[in-house]
Amino acid sequence: MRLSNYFLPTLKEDPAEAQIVSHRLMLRAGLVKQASAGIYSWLPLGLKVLRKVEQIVREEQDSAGAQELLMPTIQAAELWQESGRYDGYGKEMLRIIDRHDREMLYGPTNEELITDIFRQSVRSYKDLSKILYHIQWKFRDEVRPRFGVMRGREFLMKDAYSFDLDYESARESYNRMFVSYLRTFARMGLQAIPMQADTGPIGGDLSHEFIILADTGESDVFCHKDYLGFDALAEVADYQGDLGPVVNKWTSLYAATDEKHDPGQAAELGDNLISARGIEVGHIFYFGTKYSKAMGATITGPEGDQLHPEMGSYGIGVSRLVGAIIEAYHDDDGIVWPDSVAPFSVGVLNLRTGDIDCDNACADIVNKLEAAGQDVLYDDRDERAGAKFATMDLIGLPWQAIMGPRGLKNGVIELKHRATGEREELSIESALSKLCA
RNA sequence: CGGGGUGUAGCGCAGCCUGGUAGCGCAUCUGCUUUGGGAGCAGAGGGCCGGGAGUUCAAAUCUCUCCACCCCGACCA
Repeated sequence: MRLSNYFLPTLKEDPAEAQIVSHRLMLRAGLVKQASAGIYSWLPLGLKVLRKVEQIVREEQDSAGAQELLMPTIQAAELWQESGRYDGYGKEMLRIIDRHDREMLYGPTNEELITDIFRQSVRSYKDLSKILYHIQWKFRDEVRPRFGVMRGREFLMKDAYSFDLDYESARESYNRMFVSYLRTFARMGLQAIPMQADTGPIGGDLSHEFIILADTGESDVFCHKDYLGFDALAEVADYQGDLGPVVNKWTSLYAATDEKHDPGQAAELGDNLISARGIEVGHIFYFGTKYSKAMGATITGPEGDQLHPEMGSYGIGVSRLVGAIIEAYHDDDGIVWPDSVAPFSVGVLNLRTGDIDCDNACADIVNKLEAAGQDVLYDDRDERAGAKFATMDLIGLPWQAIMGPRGLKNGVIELKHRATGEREELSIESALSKLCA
């Protein structure tokens, strides 16, 4: 992609409304644009990142045996009246009246809809267990949206729902999601800590929040410091096998959100206790038959009896993750994307656009990189070198190939690694092989 | 929902107290010079001063009102 032709409206100065670093950088790097309070447009560069995050979530859901579907954003009020939540949910739910005076709503979550789909389609215990998920926009009319995409009113969420015959089987579904969450966040470079959590209005008695420690987090959290050394990707994720040991390991140490915090128990940790702020990036619940009972979802069991399936629900804030990743990966110059979610893998900087040799050398390396499957952003703008360095640092691509007449005269270009700041001069060939490694 | 604050050019802001032809920096456009860390000079374009109502000879400025946005708290899959 040529930057001269790319829609990338970056800002030199900090927008006044953005208080936390991820919000500032998302606006400055041209990732998003605010449409109303808590509602954002995703611009091309931001959308690329959002899609990458989404894809990692999808791959890990699929590996764990969950199946993707897509439910609508707009739902009929009847289902919510059935579950009893239509009145209970309050003003956070955006209610809509259609032309036939029928009450509709913009879904804040999808338990009712998925339970309706399930009850109409599944009759036998032989069809269980099932985990269904979708990645869809949600709307919650928050009293006070803030921090950019971290607490938006409209946000992209992955929500999964499990249906099982009995408690033991439901626990296995819970464990699958638990492990897949560990892997999902780790693949994005995030150290997410599963913490005992309150179940809130969803109900149920088993719940974990996945928390990223960050000063700008909205929750007060407490955990054993050894969690910081845990490596989720080192865990073998064989979803056919027993996941109990992995879950046990990750829940063996103290970790709790504010609501579940037990000061007495925490005090026993002594110096090992971390008391910090955290960003909630995922939340999983087991809630038994709460919805299947309320909505009359039944299946025929092995004995021919009618049973309500045991359910759980599992959410990941996809759009929030983009902000959370930036909170974890940035420096004074801008964003520092982890490779797995970077919008482009390499930025090529032409330091002297208009110089034939320089233009040709850049075009050549861009072609070769793209032929090798790299996603390249080529800064061919008619700008001075300084502006190109600043832009590239701001948008945080993992690698910068810096090409100017000075180096090319000697047959070398400069490779800069954004995360470490290390630069080295290499021949074009060695630079190519390093970037494509 | 309680408390506080801000709306003036695409972005960041001054002007408001004390009413009198709307300004600065960046960005944009043109020209020349420059060219390895957000260039210099010269010129140009761009504003219902958030909306409405009022006071006044005269309102960005004073009054009332509505709206939007931000911050603190409460709330929050």
